Amino acid sequence: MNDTKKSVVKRRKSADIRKDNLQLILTVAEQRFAEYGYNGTTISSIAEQANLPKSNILYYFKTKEVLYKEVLSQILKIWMVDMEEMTAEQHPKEALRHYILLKIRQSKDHSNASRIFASELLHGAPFLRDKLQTDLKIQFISTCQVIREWIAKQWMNPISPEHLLFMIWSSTQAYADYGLQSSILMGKAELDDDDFETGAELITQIVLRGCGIKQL
Amino acid sequence: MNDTKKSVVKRRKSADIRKDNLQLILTVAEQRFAEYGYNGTTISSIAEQANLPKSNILYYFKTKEVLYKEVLSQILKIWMVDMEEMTAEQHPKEALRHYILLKIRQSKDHSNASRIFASELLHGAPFLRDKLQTDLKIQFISTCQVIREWIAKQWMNPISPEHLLFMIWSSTQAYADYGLQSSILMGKAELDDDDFETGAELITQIVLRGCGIKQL
DNA sequence: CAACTACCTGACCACGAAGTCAACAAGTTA
DNA sequence: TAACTTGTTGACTTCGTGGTCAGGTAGTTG
Repeated sequence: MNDTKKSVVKRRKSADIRKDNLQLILTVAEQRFAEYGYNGTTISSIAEQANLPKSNILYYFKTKEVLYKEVLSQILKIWMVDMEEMTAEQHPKEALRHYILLKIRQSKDHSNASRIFASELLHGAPFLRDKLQTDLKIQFISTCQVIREWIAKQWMNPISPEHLLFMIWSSTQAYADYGLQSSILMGKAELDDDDFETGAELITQIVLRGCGIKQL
Repeated sequence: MNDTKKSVVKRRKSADIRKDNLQLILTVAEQRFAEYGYNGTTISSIAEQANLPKSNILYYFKTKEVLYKEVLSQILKIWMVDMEEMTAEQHPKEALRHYILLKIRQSKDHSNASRIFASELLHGAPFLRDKLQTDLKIQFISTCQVIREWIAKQWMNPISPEHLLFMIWSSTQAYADYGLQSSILMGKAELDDDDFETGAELITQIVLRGCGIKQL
């Protein structure tokens, strides 16, 4: 038993080494980029936190920019995936409630990714612009259409789907972006599970009522 | 006429020179910091855009950090000022509507300041933490109290004042922070006045209805 | 086990950015 | 106008950072 484990640890296959190191570097890089932004993050600091020499980072990722883009590329997927679930057949009561919950969870569980995404947008999305214009836009238009159908079915009041989505995005996203501010104002070290839950519940209530969606 | 103007231009008093240059530098710096963040902004680039030699910037602001803090110090004030207007005597219908409108206007008219503020929070508020813990927190608590009194008077449903404020902040703030994303998704170069107005109206409607505040 | 490939890393380089400085110019004041 | 303060600037220094490279070691494969 012990032997097997030891040999596994000591003699790793090249493929494993590669996989592990890539993963490690990406994880650490995500943390640093979220905390300090692209320009505020040095390769050395990533190396240090990953316990690898700087050259090793550069061995796996030719440049800092390549590494950053790699980190980013996962993020948009995460960010978009929940939106697909909403369909015109569902009742907005369930669909929106569910979506808001997922979004808040994302802010909690993928806080770093969320913050990198936010920072990217804040500074003009230099690396993400193309993807926004294509992938996200398609999804956005389609989801707006879903909301329009809900309105047509009189399941909710006639309001701008675009601005409604912006409102849901920003208020859920805030639990990642401004979590620190919130916790400071509420006098705690950081937001706890209850805060995320209360937030989700409040946003859901306000959005549903606000859109004139019957609740029972 | 021409003479007077010329002499004014040619022979400026020291005090004026100082005031003008400080203002110019601060304005340009705000733009750059908003666009590229603290680390992404170089003194040279500020100098270039202000049409001044780099040394001249350093003459007025000893270090980059001093300059940045100076820019920041104005921002929190701007950010807080509108909150003070809400009082327990006002009806939330008017008070919240007014507040949301002001906040959206702020996102439009002080977009750079808003974005710097957001970026600062996103990265852990290294320079702003103290002020948050004191000034903003006091105002925050007091405004939460106002909302609690509205609830006591049954002018609105019982909901968490803290999370309600977070929601209003984030959804209005978004028109500055994520204005670019929004415009891309809506297929325009940038948000126009109508978008800001529609946004303000939608947020107001949803918040008022969502809080169970009678409208008429 | 030999030849090969993939992984690893310290030493090094080039560059750009923050900040200093000394000399000068322009306004101020007695 | 002389002495002084305030503003202006290019040349320079220092330092951190991204990125290269050559020479290694560890796994792989015939």
